[in-house]
Amino acid sequence: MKYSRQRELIYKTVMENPIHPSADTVYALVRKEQPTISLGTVYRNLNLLVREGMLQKISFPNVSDHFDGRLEEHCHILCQQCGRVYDMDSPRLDIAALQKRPGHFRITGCHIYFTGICEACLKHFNQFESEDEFL
Amino acid sequence: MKYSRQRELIYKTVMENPIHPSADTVYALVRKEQPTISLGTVYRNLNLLVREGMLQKISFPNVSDHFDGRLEEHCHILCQQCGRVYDMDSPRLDIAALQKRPGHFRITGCHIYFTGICEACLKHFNQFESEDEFL
DNA sequence: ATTATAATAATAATCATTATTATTTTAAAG
DNA sequence: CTTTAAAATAATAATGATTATTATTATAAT
Repeated sequence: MKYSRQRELIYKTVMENPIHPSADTVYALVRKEQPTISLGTVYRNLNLLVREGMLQKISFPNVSDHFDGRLEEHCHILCQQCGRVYDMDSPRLDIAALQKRPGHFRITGCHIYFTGICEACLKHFNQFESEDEFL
Repeated sequence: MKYSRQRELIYKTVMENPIHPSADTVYALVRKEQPTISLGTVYRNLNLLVREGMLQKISFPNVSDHFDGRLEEHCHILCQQCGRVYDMDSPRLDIAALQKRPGHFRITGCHIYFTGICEACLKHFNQFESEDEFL
């Protein structure tokens, strides 16, 4: 893997942001420092970094994927009002004790997603804000 | 909500299939009984049934959404080999005890997704099969 | 400095999903 | 039974997110 300024910026952007940005948001943020970067480069590098195990990809229904630089086991919660994704500490899960359905599965990952309304949105004044506020 | 043969077929198809079919798979299955049905009708009705609480939508990274007619709390596991989605019984989760991150969240849902390799794929002979086998 | 490799920007293409619209079904009222 | 209004459909176009292509540029090893 050869160095590139673009990849470094993309990685730094995801690591330093608390919002688990979507590819689009990463694009908007990185463009401030590197206005010529292209969206394809953002997608390619995000996926590359996920494949290399340096980031993880988060999928919720009906919203585009988000990216997270925190690698330890933890969960995420999507605010249904503003669409932001937050971290949550993991509940204790006894995976060994899980009853599996169709025979034997080799489990390779566990992802716990919550949905809800975040504190900001509960506080009535920010009903319709979104990730954009972080740009 | 007015009756339609198409919606009944779509609903029956999801309910009777153990594979949590994607919209595309529902389309292929329903077309056998109603060859003139259109893909838009399938999407519209699946989403309608989700909104009405009769089905749930399942999202994993990198694969299209799947639909499930089983409504009680349970988890899902995606086979990374064949792409099928299976049911799993829920591990016990003490949601009340969860430490929340940014202040107070109103939690409205919890979705636990596993990834792994299913029994069929572990048995070496079906490395590359997919949902299509169920059509 | 030269050169092979990998990465990029720009753009086109794809895939999943949603919207539009003219036509057909449904079901309720006369 | 017809008539009629509302809702649903099929067909198709449009959108949005993501991936692929390609010619050019940057990286890093020789």
